[in-house]
Order: sequence, then C-alpha cells, then structure tokens
Amino acid sequence: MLNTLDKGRPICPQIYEQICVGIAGGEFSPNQRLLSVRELAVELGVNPNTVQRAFDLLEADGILYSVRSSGWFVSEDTRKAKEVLDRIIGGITEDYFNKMSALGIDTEGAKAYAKEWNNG
Amino acid sequence: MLNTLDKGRPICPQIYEQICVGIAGGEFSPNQRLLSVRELAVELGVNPNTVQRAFDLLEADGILYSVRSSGWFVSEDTRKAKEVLDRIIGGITEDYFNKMSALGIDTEGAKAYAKEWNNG
DNA sequence: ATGTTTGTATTAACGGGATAGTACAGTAGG
DNA sequence: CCTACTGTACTATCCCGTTAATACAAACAT
Repeated sequence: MLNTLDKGRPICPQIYEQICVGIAGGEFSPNQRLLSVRELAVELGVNPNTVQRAFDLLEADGILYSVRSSGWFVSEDTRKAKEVLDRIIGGITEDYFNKMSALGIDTEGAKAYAKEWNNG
Repeated sequence: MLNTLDKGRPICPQIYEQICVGIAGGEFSPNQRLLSVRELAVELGVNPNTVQRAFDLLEADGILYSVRSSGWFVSEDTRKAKEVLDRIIGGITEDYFNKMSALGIDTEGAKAYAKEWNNG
C-alpha cells in the first residue's frame, strides 16, 4: 500500500491522501487496523514522525482513530474520507485550470488540451 | 505585468514562466527592455535577489539577455521562450494526470472530470 | 568629475518540511 | 512480573527556497 509516493513533494499530505484513497476505494474497511506508525515508516522509507503527523491529521478529521498500544484503525464512518478525497480531487483540478490560466490558457483551451492528452 | 503571482508557490519559477508567457504571447517584443531587477521586485513585492535569479535562469536558457548598467532585454529569437512555455504546459498537464492517477483516477476518468469542470 | 541607475556578487538569516534520536506511557501476551 | 509492541511527545538538526542587507562595478547624463 501507498507505493506511489512522489519524492520531491511533501510526504505528509501524500500519506494523508493515500489513506483517504484506500478508504474511499474500499481497500481499507471500517475498523480495519492499519500498519503501525513504525512499520509504515519503514515500508515507505520515511521518518516515523512524518507518518505520525499524517495520522494525527487524519484523526483530527475523523478519518482514523487510534487505540493506545494497539494501533490505528479506519473510522466506522467512511463518508468523511470520501468527502475529503472529493475535495482533494476538486482542488487538484482547480489548481490545474488556475495554472493554465496563469499561462494564458483559458478554461476551454485547457479542456481541449487535456482532452488530447496521451499517456505521459 | 506579472500580476498573477501565486503566493505560496515558489516565486522564482513563476517569474520565469510569466516572462515566457509574455514573450510567447507577443506582449514582449524581441529586444524590448523589461523592468529593472529592482523595479520588478518592488512591483511584485518580492526580493530583488529572487528576480535576479529568475532572470539569470532565463539568460542561461537564451530567453533574455542583460546589458550592464542598462537593463534586461528580450532575446532576438523568441522560439526558445515558446518551446519552454510548451514544455511547461505539458509538464503541468502531465502533473495533473499523475496526481489524479495517484488518487485512483485513470487518464480517461481525469479527462471526463476536467471536461465537466465549471469555472472555480 | 559627480551622481544616478543599472547589473552583479556575497554573506547571513529566516521558515517550513523532513529527519534523527530519545524518552515516556499504556496494553497484550508469555 | 516481565517483555515487547503500540501510540505519544519532545528537542535538535538538516535542507532548501526565500528574504535581507550590503557592497561592488559599469555605463550614462548633467
């Protein structure tokens, strides 16, 4: 899981996002236990503190909950994760059009450009 | 000019980009003199060093040239600016699809999402 | 000559994100 | 009881983009 980390971008938000993706996509079920902070940190080749910070944010948003000495678990209610994911997706798309606009390409132009895109 | 700076993103690349936009769009003509480093820094509310760095990069790429004690000027050949702009646009678009992919949305899904986008 | 404006260079410091290392606290299992 | 694993907390450090404050050098106008 979480094997698509983009080195060069802030790690913490990426972890946050990927957890939401996993929940929204059904890969993680309600009350399912996740990897421990330390385990996930090792798997990602990242500092435990960074994972902890991401989990704290997810807990603050009601997406995960922690049980002391036991681990981190997916919240019963997964709607919040889906909402957040939708918001992230919207933000990314808005960001795309904003950036294109800054380059002198209006919304319609950007849509046309995206439509003609072929892989990468 | 350059009135669309996005605070919160690195300034230097934005200046670089906006100069290319101005040249590619015909707002700046070959051999036209730009604002001085200090003037532009004041206008943007930014540090002169940051402007200098952006201009240095543009010079290294053959997009601008400097004349000591006189100012900065647009290169005779504007093709490079247009090439760079195209590359930037491509990069942004590629970035968009990559990010969407990381959120579990494939290329076709992202295209559909972009197509339905309405302003911001 | 003098003063002003230009580009150019250098050094120090700030800030945010990430890392590193350590320590403490609670729970489960042998 | 004891050990091992968990979450949790704290401080120090590093890196990098940016800011800050100078200082120097070259051309031009008066």
